[in-house]
This record gives sequence, structure tokens and C-alpha cells, in this order.
Amino acid sequence: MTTNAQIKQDFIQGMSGISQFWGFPKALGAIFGALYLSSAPLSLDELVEGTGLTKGAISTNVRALTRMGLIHPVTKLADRKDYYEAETDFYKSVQVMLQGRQNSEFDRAIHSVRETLEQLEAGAGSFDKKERAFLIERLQALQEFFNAIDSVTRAISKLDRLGIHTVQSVIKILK
Amino acid sequence: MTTNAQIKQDFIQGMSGISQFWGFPKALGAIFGALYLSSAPLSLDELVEGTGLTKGAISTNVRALTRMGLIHPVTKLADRKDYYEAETDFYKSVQVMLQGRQNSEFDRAIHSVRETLEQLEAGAGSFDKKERAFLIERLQALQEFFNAIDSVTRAISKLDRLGIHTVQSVIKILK
DNA sequence: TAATTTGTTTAGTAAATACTAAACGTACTA
DNA sequence: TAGTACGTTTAGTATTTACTAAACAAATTA
Repeated sequence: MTTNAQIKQDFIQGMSGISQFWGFPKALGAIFGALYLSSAPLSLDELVEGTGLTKGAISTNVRALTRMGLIHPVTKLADRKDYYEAETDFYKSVQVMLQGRQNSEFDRAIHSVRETLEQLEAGAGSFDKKERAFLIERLQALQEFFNAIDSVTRAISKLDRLGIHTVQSVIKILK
Repeated sequence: MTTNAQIKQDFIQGMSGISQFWGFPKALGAIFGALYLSSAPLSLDELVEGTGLTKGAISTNVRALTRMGLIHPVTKLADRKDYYEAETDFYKSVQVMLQGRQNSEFDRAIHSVRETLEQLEAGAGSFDKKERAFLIERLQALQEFFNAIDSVTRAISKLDRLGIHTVQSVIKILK
């Protein structure tokens, strides 16, 4: 016989796996899973209980989840504890994550390519004419690709409302 | 004064960083960078020379890059060495990667959710009516989200030709 | 068959990462 | 002011991962 706790635990375990497949800590997925299955916001101690992780792990991963927009802090009056609840609009979280990832790191990639490109165009090095032209062409192509990705993520993150309807209309275009 | 080798090395270093930002081995990015800056296909030993990695590392990462469609093996007649050249159509690589990632692991995520959902719908556990309805609703929402992602990636990977024009028309929709 | 040239695999290592356990800080309460 | 109830931070550990070095396999040539 499968108990209620076991069913929930299986799901939490599954989310844990999904999390690490996408390159996030397992604990992060587990915590989200626990919150997602709860109709009421949960405190840190309740999350310790529900996931089997320590308070430290919960504390750091709860912060990460909040930054991603996947959960939200909830305050109860006359209660010092912090409570958290799961965001149910995943598309909203996608936007938050794209915005975050955007600024920090992807720009560095583009920047790195542009730097090399500018050097070449300024005549750095002693490449013969033909090779310089070849290198410039390749780097420009790469830069354009990065810019395209950048445009898409920017467009998505700036939408007023991303949802199933937007996704469906995109799919329609792709056919 | 910046030498030709230094300029290339800087770029290779940059690609190495981009690679690890996207969750791939640094060596993978470095190898691609070296090939991308070469007008002629390169052998393993030339890649050892160009990247400073050992033959073993080159061997394994070259295989990974080939699977991703980011580079291609090239055979020269009457030459036992394996040569590789960079794919210059990045959109094509995106398709290859989506196809690969598709089958293996994402399905497991969807499967895990469906499993829990089916259990609940079959009456497993001893949840009261209200909670069971709540859980089923949440899991259905999650499943729909996963399905939407799945649809998008499937649609992209099945396009005859993905390119800058497709990307642009998608962006237009998003505005 | 022996020797050489190639790519692959394996065993070991170094580095990064995520977690635990416990100390710490802070703010409310008696 | 001492005590308690929280959340955060830190120090240490275990696990994973990517790499090196070297053994190995396979296939050509002498």
C-alpha cells in the first residue's frame, strides 16, 4: 500500500532529478516539489521535514528559487517564521530566469567575440589579407548567431505576458 | 605586440569560457574554437598543438562535438589521420542538439509527473477529496507546461531549415 | 613479424560543487 | 538582561566531473 507521504516523496524525488538534469542542485528541485504539492505556504522547518535536507541547504536554495521567481516568500502576521509558496505560473518564472541570466553572463560571451573581431578589423597580428578576411567573416557569423539568440531571449523576457497562447502561436509559425 | 597565435588563443579561451557557462566541458569549447578559426580541417595532433590539451581529452570531446553536429569528420584519401572541421551553420547544430536531448532525458521528466498523476487519479493514498483534487490540478498544470516545452523543441527540431529568417519571424510574433 | 603511427580507453588526480553540522547573528519575549 | 526562536553563514566533507598520463588496440608499413 502506498501512503500519502510516499506518493509525495516520489514526486519530490522526481523533481530533484529534473533539477539536476537541468544543471541545478538536486535540493532546489526537491524544495520546489515540496512547495508545489502544498496548498499552504511552508516554513523552513516544514521544508526540512518534507525534504530531509538540513536547514542550511534549505536556506540557500530557497533564496535561489526566489531569485528565479519559482517560489515567493509569504509573511504571516504575528509570526516570525518565513513561509514560502510555489509560483504556479511557470511562464512567469521563465521570464524572470531569462532576465537574470541575460545580463550577467551571456553578454560576456558576445563581448569576447566582439573583442577579437575588433582586433582583427584594426589590423592586429600579421595575418595575410586572405586569412584575415576569412577570420573576420567567421567571427561575424558567430556574432550574428549570438545576437539572434540574444534577441529571442530579450523579446521573450520583455513580453507583457508569456503564456500557453504565445507558445501555441509560435509553434504555429514553426510549422 | 599581439601575435597571430595570441589572438587566436584569446578567442579559444573565450569559447572555452562560453562552453562552461552553458554547462559543457571547457575543452569542448576550446576545440570548437580552434576548428572554427581554421580554414582547413585539423587532425587530433594539430588540435593538441592548438589547444594545449592531451590527445585523450581531444578524442572524447571531439566525439561529443560530432554528436552535437558542431563539427564534422573529414577523411583525406591515403591519410590515416582523422580530420575535423567546424560546422558553420549553427542553427543546424541547434536542431541536432535538440533532437538528441529530446529523447533521452526530458521524457523522463514528463514520465515522472505523469506517473504520480496517474496514481492519484487511480485513487492511490488516502487523501481527502479536496486535497486529491488540489494535487491533481497542480500536476496537470505542470504536465501541460512540460508538454508545451516539448512541443516547441519538437517543432524546432523538425523544421526543414532553421535559420535567421525563422528566428526573425518568431521575434516578430513576440512583439 | 616487428615496428610505427594513429585513435581509444582506463586509472588516477585535481578541482568544483552541493551538501551537513554547527557556530553565529539577530530580534523578539519573559 | 537573559533566554529563546529563528535564519544565515562557515568550515568541513563527500561526490561528481573533467582532465592528464599512460596503457592499449588496430591498422599500416618495413
